[in-house]
Amino acid sequence: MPELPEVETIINRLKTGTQETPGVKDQIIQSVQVTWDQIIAQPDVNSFKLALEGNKISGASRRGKFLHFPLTKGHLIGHLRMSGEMRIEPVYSQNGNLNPVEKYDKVIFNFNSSYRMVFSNIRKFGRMWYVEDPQTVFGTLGPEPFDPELNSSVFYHMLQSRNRQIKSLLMDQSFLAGLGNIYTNEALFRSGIHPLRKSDTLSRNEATDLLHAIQAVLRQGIDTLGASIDWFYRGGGFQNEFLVYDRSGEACPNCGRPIQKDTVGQRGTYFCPHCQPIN
DNA sequence: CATCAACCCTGAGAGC
DNA sequence: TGCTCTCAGGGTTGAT
Repeated sequence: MPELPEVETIINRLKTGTQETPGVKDQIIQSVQVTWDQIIAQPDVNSFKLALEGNKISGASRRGKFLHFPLTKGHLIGHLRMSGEMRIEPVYSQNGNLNPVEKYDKVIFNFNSSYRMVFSNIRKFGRMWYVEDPQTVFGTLGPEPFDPELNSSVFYHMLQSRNRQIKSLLMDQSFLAGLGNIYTNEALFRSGIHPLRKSDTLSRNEATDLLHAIQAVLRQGIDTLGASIDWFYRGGGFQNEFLVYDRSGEACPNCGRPIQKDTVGQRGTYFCPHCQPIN
């Protein structure tokens, strides 16, 4: 994580601003500072700065787990990966001193207002792009979980067309965009499906239940402003509503038997062997 | 096509 | 208190 609900929360805040800070819309980028070159995925750092300086941000939206900022010319795209945040803050404190760049701040966009947008990333896994066409980054992504065209019939056929462990498939962004480990574990539990089931063995009813569980758990995450299980993102409440994630050995909220933890696709996987039978 | 290991990184938490 | 060790996480890459 951050997964879809956390990114959605961040985007919403960037769009509307806060009591202390404005939103990003119509902010003009005056200068760009990069403190860790590898954060810039495309193009090279100098071209990235050159393309952005003087450019105006025309909005903010989310695609999968990506942050998308359309500009007057071209597009700025970011991915927080493990431990990132994107925030807007005043350049100067109230007593007129320059607010220092923090230890983990990797890319700083100085606006020609008195604010700046900061891409912070503890583990340096996050990435940013400047591209003419957003499809060069988004092109391989699967559908959005809330896409109205993604109905249970379409989802069933998507599952039928592959023969993969359902947990790994759901986390594959080219299959479906936005799910990470937390919400995948929760959605599988809530639909009673074992993480190791092969995707093409799910029945139509199971596919329907799974899609609805995915949408419900993501909605719940968005409504609670995301999960704050780590030090990089605070303010969310979904961590209090986990039914299985990070609860190995605890009682299943459904049947009371202990929740089990396994590794599936190199990821910690939490489930109830009784409520999610392998069949 | 599916699976898996390694890699990129840092801080938290456990064990000593 | 402070050291060392393991682990977590999203996504890419390369091997099988």
